Amino acid sequence: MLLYDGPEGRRAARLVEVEAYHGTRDPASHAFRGPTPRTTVMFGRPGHAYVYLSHGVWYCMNIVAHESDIAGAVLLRGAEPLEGFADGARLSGPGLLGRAFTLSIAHSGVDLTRSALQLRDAPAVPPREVARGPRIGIAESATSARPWRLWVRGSSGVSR
DNA sequence: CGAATGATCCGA
DNA sequence: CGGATCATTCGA
Repeated sequence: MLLYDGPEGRRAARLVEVEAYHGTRDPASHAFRGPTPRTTVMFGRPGHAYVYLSHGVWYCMNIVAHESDIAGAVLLRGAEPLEGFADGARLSGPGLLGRAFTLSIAHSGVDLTRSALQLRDAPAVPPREVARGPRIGIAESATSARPWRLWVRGSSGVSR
């Protein structure tokens, strides 16, 4: 689950949909062309957040998941509200999730084990409730044979 | 389906 | 410096 003690109070959500990106080995990854000012955090330590602006509007969050040279990361795509959100808030989709947590570029690079923004353990999801498939919005060549999108079957926090 | 939003990257 | 890109979302 994701926890944020931010300016608007404490917010928590259960992560139910993610996608994996294999850093420098994955053409769909922002890290594919090597480190740039925006993507250097992906070449740093695992457990830190990589936040970027998508389509001029949406702040999307990744968790750095590999040691430096690989620069792999996990994109958070969907969650179920647990605490601190308005009734009926939708966290289904990476942009909506970022907006619900009032994320911005300032959150890129924070240590998710020590900051106001934290990744916390949550009860394990039974394997039969976990579905997997191709990533969304990625060119066929990049995503073929890589079912790196994982989600909790039937959750309202999963994007379409 | 298509528009709209803006930081970022690359090539020139 | 300019044009293309981008892992998006919403509303007809």
